[in-house]
Amino acid sequence: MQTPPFEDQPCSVAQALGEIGERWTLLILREAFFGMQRFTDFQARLGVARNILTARLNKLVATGILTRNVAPGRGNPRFYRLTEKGRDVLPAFIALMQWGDRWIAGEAKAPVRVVDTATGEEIARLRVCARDGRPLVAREMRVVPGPGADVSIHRRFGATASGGEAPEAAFAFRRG
Amino acid sequence: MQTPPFEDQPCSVAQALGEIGERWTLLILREAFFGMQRFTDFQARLGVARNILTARLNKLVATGILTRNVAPGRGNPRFYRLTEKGRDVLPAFIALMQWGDRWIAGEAKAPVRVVDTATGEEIARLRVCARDGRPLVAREMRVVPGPGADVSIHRRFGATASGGEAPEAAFAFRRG
DNA sequence: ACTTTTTGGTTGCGTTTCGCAACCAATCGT
DNA sequence: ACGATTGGTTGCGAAACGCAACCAAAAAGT
Repeated sequence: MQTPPFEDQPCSVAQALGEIGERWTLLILREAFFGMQRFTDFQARLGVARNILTARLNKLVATGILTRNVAPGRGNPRFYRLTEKGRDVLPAFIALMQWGDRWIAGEAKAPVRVVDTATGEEIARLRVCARDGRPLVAREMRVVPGPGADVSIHRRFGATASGGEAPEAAFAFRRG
Repeated sequence: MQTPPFEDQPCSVAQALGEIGERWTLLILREAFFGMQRFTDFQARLGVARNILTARLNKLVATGILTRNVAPGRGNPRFYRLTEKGRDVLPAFIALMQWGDRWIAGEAKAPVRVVDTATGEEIARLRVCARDGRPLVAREMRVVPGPGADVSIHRRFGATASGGEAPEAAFAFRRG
């Protein structure tokens, strides 16, 4: 899923998709979140073709999202485990799950619930918040160049000092 | 990116990926978040092939993530706009962006920052929290069957009343 | 030692999707 | 009427995917 373009876009979402956006990859990580570690387990749970699974696992190891360890045993089974980088996909994963629950399955028909072990209550919906914890709606956010912004980003999102506001206010969804 | 399998999995992430997991789709939504509305704008910003863009936009309209409106003007320009369902992708989008910022670009080299317009401060990192707002780490969460769980989900995540715990505690990352 | 099983692949091949460039139709401005 | 603009569609070669068969290493079984 990455022939030439869009890996090199100055956008962390594009780069994230380059690492975990291919078909099956996020579902492999789902199984890893659920405790699966072995090639055979992933294959049986997902029904993914073996050559594809091999390619995905190799890439996930190469990008530092999983580690591979060989253990003694019948055919030297490999154990794939999440790294810190891999575990940190969880918020994005859960955000996606909550979106699917809400807009596809319907919340009343969610296949699984993630609950707080301490209370048994379902976890909260992930929200975008200010640093002080205030929930924010899209209209209250703005996109500005970051420390790694290139010229194109500055042109697009930079404070247009020379007269006027940015042409398109990011995250300010207009309705009419 | 959806020949036969994995759309029908009883998993909201799988279903979400079926709608927005194809190549380019999330980047089209990015441009929509940034205010783009027209076919030509998406095409120019992304560099995506026109036939692909057409297919993606049609699907996004069909799944209720975008709306298409024709306006008077030179060639009857179409305006693609986010629906509520589409706007609600933003948390997942930002979670993915923050992951990319942290683990690929490096936080000191993030291409863009999303700031709270009121304070100018960067927004908080998205976290998984309990309903009372307590931040949760993976070890403190558990996956249990939801209201729409089928037999396979119950077998996998159901409380094993008949002796013993669930064989693999989801989200309890083991290290050794 | 020899065979069998398990594990985790690899290889070939047909199908689908992607990417590119050329072509096209409707509409509005002039 | 004419030409520019918009938003496509079509055809074709390249890449990715999906399936099934084949394979090699290593440990268990005998």
